[in-house]
Amino acid sequence: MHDLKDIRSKPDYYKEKLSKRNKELVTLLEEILTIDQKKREVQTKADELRKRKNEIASEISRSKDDLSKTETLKSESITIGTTLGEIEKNEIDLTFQLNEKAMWLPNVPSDDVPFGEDETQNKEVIKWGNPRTENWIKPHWEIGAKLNILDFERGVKIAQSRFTVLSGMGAKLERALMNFMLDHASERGYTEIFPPILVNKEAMIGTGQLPKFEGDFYKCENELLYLVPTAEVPITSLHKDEVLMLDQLPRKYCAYTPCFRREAGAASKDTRGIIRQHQFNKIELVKVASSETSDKEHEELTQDAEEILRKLELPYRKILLCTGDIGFSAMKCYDLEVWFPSQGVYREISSCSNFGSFQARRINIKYKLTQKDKPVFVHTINGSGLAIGRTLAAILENYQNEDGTVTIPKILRSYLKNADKVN
RNA sequence: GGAGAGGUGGCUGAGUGGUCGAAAGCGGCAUCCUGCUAAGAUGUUGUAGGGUCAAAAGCUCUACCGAGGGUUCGAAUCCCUCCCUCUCCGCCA
Repeated sequence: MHDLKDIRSKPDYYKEKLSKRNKELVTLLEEILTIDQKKREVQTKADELRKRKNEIASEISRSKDDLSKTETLKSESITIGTTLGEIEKNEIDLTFQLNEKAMWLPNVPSDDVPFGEDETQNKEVIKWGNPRTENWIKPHWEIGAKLNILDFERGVKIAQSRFTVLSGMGAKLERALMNFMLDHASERGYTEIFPPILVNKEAMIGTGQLPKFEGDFYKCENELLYLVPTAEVPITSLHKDEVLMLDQLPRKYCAYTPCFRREAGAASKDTRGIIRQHQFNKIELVKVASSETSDKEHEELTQDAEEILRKLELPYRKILLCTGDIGFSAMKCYDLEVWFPSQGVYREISSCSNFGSFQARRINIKYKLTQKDKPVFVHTINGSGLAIGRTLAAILENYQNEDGTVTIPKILRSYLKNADKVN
């Protein structure tokens, strides 16, 4: 959500920035400005009428004994009321339209985000590790099934496709990864949170999931609650409607939650394996920062996530997303992609974004320097640290041995009673 | 699930149809005072939107007493619907 006043004062800036994402957004912006203009006119008119009505009401109370005057005033008020009713209907309608449209306006990209139309024009920042290329390496779903740690058939039996059962060392590895990543984040000063996994609609709107992506999420039938698609939603909402003091910033949080996504529209993508599941586990890193430091905090958060891949010794690359590929709410975003030797590709395992004040304006989180300062919106930042299912899949491939066993990454062994191999 | 109570400004808490955006206290801010670990005095003190203005300040208008409707010239106050919180009972991991 943008500040309408700001858009009004420099429409060309917004047009230029938004057109870098998508040219059609310029049309949307122009529509918004037109409606805004009309709405303000109507509001002014309505305010005037309300003012007169208020005047009449107090005149009546002041001269109650003058019956004929009172009657005249009453009828004037009733006449105004009729006109006002029409105008108010219009006002409400325009306000609704305005909000509706403004909700669909994505964030403007930062100046240092490269221009590009789609993911092919993203920019590689760094590449780390030595990717394995042996052609005997099997995809994770084959090795996982063979080792009896990934059970796809039973996942479908219990739920439906894109649900998988982890068993034995699979389940233990998942849990070890969870603990390892949370410990890593805690060491770096993130406060661990275990939030509700069902959230209300306001939280979903606040972080930008709704209204644009309705249909991507699981919604309860009898309550207006959603299963979280990411811990970003509850964690960023922790400070909803709060004013924080500058010296309390940045706030750093980490959280484990399962994540639920309907993956509508991903019908033929990643149908095998555990890359794209309806339910997956993830550790999320979230920061609430001041506008002065958000850029630095974003870089550091990304590095905190990268460090996990380095500790696990998984080859990865860091991508700076271009204007056409950046997420709806983000102004700048790095993706971390881990190497999958069986397919010979890097796949996204973390997405670290700076949202500027975009989410904060929706959620209403502000900060101020001292008690007498006027509060301003915070900046929010988040990133996966990391998606656990994909990390497990990456381990099964990158740590695979020719005899069909999988070596356990050194950093995880202390979480697994020093086991060094899955066989 | 059953029974009851309640939702008012940063907080506590008055206010049951007319200068109520809302008493009072606390807190915050500003100034003053006093040499004694701190207190006192006075003033000030919400949010959002609009208009005016080059802009800021200022001035001004409107809205907001859980949300949405209704009654009325006029609603924090009356009526209806919904949401939420708390207490007790029951049930349950």
